[in-house]
Amino acid sequence: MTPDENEQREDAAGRAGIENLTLWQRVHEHLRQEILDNRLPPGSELNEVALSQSLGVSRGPVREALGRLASEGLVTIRPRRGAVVTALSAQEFLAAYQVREALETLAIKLAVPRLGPDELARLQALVDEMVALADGPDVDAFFRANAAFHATFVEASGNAMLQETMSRLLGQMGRYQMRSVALRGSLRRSTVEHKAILRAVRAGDADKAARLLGEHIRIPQRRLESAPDEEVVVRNAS
Amino acid sequence: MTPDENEQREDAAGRAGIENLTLWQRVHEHLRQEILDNRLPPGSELNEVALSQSLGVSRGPVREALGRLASEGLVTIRPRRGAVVTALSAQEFLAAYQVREALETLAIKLAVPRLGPDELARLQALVDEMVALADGPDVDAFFRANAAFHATFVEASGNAMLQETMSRLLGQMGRYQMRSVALRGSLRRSTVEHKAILRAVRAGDADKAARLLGEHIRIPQRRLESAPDEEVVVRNAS
DNA sequence: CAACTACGAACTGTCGACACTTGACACGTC
DNA sequence: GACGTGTCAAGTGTCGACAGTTCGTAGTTG
Repeated sequence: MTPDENEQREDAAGRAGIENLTLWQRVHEHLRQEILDNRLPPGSELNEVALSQSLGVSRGPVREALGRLASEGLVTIRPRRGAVVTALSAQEFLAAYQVREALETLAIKLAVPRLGPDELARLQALVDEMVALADGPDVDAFFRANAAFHATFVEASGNAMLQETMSRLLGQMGRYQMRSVALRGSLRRSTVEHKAILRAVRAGDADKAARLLGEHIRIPQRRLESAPDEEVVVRNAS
Repeated sequence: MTPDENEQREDAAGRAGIENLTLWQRVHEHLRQEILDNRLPPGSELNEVALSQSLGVSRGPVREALGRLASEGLVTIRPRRGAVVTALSAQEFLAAYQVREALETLAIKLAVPRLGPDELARLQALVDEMVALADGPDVDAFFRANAAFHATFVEASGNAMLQETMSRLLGQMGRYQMRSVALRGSLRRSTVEHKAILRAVRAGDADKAARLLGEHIRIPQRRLESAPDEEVVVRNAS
């Protein structure tokens, strides 16, 4: 009502810095994080007026942000019926894994000849970190290191289109994670594979690295094929 | 792809109904076609008010449509400075080709075991059509048949995520085409490769088909690498 | 004559309001 | 009691308007 108030709200994820982002960009980022952190689990209905009131903006930016999220695949807009956080079926998730394998093997092939000492050191550090975390309680930290390991190749590929495509894909996949199925053993096995991949990378054998990476990615994929739908669950249910 | 108008709905439910499209969806489709047909060449500045007046709608739907186009990569929005039709540099185009190769080889690997008599007949018909068109004047028809040939594998892959990713990629690449560099000879050579691919597909040899397809896609890629930037030109520049 | 500054036009970002569609509930009929 | 119809609230789709910013231009000054 009163247009004079121009409050700068500090959200939980509020980072410092006077970013010159437009309003709908901030709303977009906010909702994106909420979805990726599973505070808005798949299936949640997103009400425009409720969101705009909750965020202290008008419906315009909210609408625009929802539109962007929709074309990123994070929400689904049913015309005149509102937006819903997209839920991936087990089948779609498996399909995404296949695409991911193709993209990541391409990434590592492109990246191997371009990796410098810095990147190699970073990869080694991440592998060491995962080794240390594999037996610990902080599974989330392990996943972060794992994601960073994989992301390094994509970034080093020097292919912007690949980076963007992967980013979009991971945005849709990142919210899900396999549970139950013997996570611990899987983690340790994962580190062994990471070591082998890094060895091939150091040797400059791009094809071997790509083959190893492909098999590495195919493991949860295979497990998924033989698992019922219920095995695909959200990660941070908190 | 039939050049029909805005009567398509991207609903997976696939119920053919009355055109219940919202305004911004029609604007989105319209602009998308304008860009893909190169009536809005890369670099064109898109003025919101001009567009809204030209299309007879208010700025709201136009804005929303531009937002969607932006996250599809077809236009770039410079904050507070308006939207521009995205222009791909030769380098970015090459990067896109690499991604395309990875995705299409995945597609054909997935598709080969799933192809039925109908699809095989369709592929054969398209190859025949390309053979007939290779020496003719209608280069555009050849490109359409070629695109349909490649699209068949993606559709038959049964992987929705792959279809969507490819569609997005082609949306960005489709506007460009190589010119000048001995198009005619290239066309005939292309048909030979298509025949070889189809032969491997018929034999059920998915790996061989994928290898051939990869090499097939890599040819313009290689030519692009050794060509100056000016070789990447818009297709329907008329 | 060049460069810096100030002004103005044009355009985007944002807002509040109105119209239409959708789904649900209650009422009446067979 | 089940089914069809009419009404109502909720919510999205769309619009016009205002404000802030950016770019271009003219004027001034060294």
